[in-house]
Amino acid sequence: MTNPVSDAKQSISVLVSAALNLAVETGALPACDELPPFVVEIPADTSHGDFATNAAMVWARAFKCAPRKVAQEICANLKLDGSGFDRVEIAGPGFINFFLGAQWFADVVTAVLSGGERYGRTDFGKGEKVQVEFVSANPTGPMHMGNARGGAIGDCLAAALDWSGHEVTREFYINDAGNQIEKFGLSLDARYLQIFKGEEAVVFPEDGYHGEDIKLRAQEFADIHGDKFVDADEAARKKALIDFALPKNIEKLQKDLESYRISYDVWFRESTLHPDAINMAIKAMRERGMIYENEGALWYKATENGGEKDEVLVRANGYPTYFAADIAYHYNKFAVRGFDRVINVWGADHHGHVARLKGAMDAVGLDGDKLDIVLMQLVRLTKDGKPFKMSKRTGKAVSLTDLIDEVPVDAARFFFNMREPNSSLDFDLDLAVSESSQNPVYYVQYAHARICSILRKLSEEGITPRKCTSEELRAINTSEELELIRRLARFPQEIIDAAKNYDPARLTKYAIDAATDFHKYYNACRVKDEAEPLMQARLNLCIATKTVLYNVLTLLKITVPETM
RNA sequence: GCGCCAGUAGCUCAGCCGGAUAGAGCAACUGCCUUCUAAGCAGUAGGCCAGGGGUUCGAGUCCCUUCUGGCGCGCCA
Repeated sequence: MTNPVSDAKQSISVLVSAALNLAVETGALPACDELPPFVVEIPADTSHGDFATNAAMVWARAFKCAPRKVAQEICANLKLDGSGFDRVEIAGPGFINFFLGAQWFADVVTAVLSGGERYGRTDFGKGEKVQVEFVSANPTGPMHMGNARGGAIGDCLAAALDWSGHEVTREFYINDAGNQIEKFGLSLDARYLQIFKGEEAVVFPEDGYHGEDIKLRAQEFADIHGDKFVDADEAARKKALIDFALPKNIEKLQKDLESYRISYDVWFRESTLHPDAINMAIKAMRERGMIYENEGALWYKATENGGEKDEVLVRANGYPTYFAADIAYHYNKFAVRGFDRVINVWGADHHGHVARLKGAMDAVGLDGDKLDIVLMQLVRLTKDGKPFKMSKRTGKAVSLTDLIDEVPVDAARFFFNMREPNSSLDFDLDLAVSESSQNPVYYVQYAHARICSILRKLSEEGITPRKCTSEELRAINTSEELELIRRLARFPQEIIDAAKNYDPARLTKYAIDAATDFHKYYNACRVKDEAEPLMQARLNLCIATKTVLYNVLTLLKITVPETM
């Protein structure tokens, strides 16, 4: 549960506040009622210290005193004994830079080693019950690249939340009801009839699903039942087709996601909301005066919750809209299942739905602010240097299955998490397929394999790692070593930041940075053949690095090879 | 037309509630393997942070505006 970065920042805050009080007491600085908050940050350049604070600069105005002068008074009153910091210096316009002592670095290595597979975990979230709903692809066809990205992002975001002390539920919402299932049935029906009557004789519905998978399902159905449904009642035929194809499609979704290393805690079926839960949600809205009727349809006064226009909940034909079901679904998440917070990962093309759904939560008497939507820009797929259009309708979509047939799951999961969700992603199929060895994921895995190799080589010589004393660990002092240890120290906070900002891309970036720091260390320092105490200290650092690389890759559900 | 998101090196992107000299990878060029994995490391080169205003000690970061690109504005989901 250690978090060296957060601890150090906290400690500096306390030190600076104490120094401020002392300076005011002695009259070195004037007393002020309200002082603006200061920040402690990690400077980009380590020559500016391990940590730095802008306290003197933000306080300068209140004290009517030059920033550097304020900094001098603060520093004069700092009590660094036992703080882990060796020294401070005043720099630039008035920064106070803090330099860590050797003991701190030794302690980080010890903390990583004793944390082991749990190093990186914190209780930051304090057990908050958070649900992450992601992918939720329509079971009417195969998953596309957007689903693939959403899967990688959602799963890793959920992992970051888990590691940072939240109680996480991963959920998939199965749209197994409503209009799209109706269209699914019509499409299957047309394909089925086409098998026996010919393609020209049966008109395929304009807005139907044109994918090959529909033809395939119709054919499978025909293989079993022959033409006995051709002359049957249309409704009965459609129902038979849906009852046959839908479970197969859902099973395929589950299988595909499993091979993509995503396992859900809950598979929630939209059909279970019809009609009771939907009616209950509408009732809740009606009781708050948010419902009215017009032209035979039931409307929700969305304009009263910030919407641009009112929304239909029940169509004139009596069928509820997708929106009505979605309100009922989210009502269920909060009111029935009691999640403290709900995060949905959606494609950016759904952004118009965000404010609407949040507003609707308020309309049913819940709190829309507890619903967060991670909008994910869609994936731009390219092949041969040209855009490769993906569409369920054209039937030429590159599906998630196609993708992981060609690209290793490791690479796909890592690649989709290399950019923050709200930034569009170019996925070069050729690069991912043919030059996968250039993928950064291998760079990270290679660092781990290198460490394992060192351990193997030493083991062949009968050398086994042992616990080092603080004294021995303090002998680690080259700039490459200290840089690496700083990186290891940041891991828990990186996970927290990824969870806080809903941005798992921070973790792939961290993994790359950690690998870089190790590769630099590897080139600068030898482990084998050094004097025993130093060799063991470096071995400890190697194992600590291995631990962090293992943890970050495991969190991302990427394999951690021992040889490459 | 209105709304959301974006615009940083040739390409793809980082840049941590405003901080110090704007970073990394790929591509280009130059070096480093008889010693723990060269899938690596070191170095060179590459910039009007889209343009213009403003806020302040200080702006890639905040505000206004213009331009460019992506997406959305259904009794679709």
